[in-house]
Amino acid sequence: MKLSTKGRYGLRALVDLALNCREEAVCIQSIAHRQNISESYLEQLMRLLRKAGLVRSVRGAGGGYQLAKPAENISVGDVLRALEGNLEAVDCGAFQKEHPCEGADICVTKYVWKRINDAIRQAVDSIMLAELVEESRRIQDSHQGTVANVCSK
Amino acid sequence: MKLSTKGRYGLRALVDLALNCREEAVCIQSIAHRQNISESYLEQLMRLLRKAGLVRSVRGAGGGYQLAKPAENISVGDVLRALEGNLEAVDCGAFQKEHPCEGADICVTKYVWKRINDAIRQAVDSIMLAELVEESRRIQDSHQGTVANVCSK
DNA sequence: GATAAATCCGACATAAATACTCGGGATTAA
DNA sequence: TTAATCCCGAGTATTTATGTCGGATTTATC
Repeated sequence: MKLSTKGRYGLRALVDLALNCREEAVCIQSIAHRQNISESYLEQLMRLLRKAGLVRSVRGAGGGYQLAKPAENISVGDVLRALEGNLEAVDCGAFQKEHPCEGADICVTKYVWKRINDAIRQAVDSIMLAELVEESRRIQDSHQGTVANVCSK
Repeated sequence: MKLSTKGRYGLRALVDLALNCREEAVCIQSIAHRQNISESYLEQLMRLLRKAGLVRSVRGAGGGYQLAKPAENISVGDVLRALEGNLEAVDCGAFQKEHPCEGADICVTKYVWKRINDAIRQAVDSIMLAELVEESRRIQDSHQGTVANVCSK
């Protein structure tokens, strides 16, 4: 019942990207360095984010990544789902029409799983990347000159 | 980001126990059979539930398990935490006084983790075992004579 | 055109967690 | 005494998580 490093690192990386992008693309190396994440691993994560259409890449020297759309339009849920797959705590098909789980009609725990899944979805979809970026800028301003943004979670 | 079989099976087992207990204790074999869970695995799960004080055991022939307190006083959160450990999606100590995570003061993802953790906690702690039992009885009444309560999730 | 800086891609490696299984000991009703 | 139970720790197979690596491709710059 834990978010993996993909989700944790990936979200931090995307906040970092949003924070450090001006016109040019931001390269993996610089994000990896600031966020203390291995370059090759981060490469994988960016691949996932690109496939999900959240960032676009610029190849070749001087290349890197940019947000594919404004941070206002990217939810934390978008990011985490791109990295982790669906965020359901239990993949219970009881409420789908396609392939409902065997015995779903006499199962009561499905109500529990649904409540948990809904709660998670509501939480992650109601936070936009832009809010994190904004908050991050506020914090950076008040910590002028302090150490880089490193957090293991 | 998935609940393991411990949580899933264990909650079903506990609903089953609550549903099938009269005066006597209910043995693992019967729960395992009705719920289609391996006996030896279920034994492990019941051990965890007992250590958490949610069930009590009666040893010897004719023994088994009983709820240690009324189903009204057992939340789904109690059950899942007994089986899975804490249910935090991210073990981020940023909001604790003890051992706060390095760099917590300049970390923004901590707000995300907190919202997710709170959402999960709220969801699981607001559902009581008694509600599941009640709902289960209602369903069983309307499915008179149908197959046993088997669901893989 | 050569070079260097980047992304891109798939495959591999290791470690950790999950999901069980098993054998034997302890307790107790009949 | 026997059989039905729970109790407990250890072991095992499988899957998932967490990276690493080598090389291909693209592109700005000299």
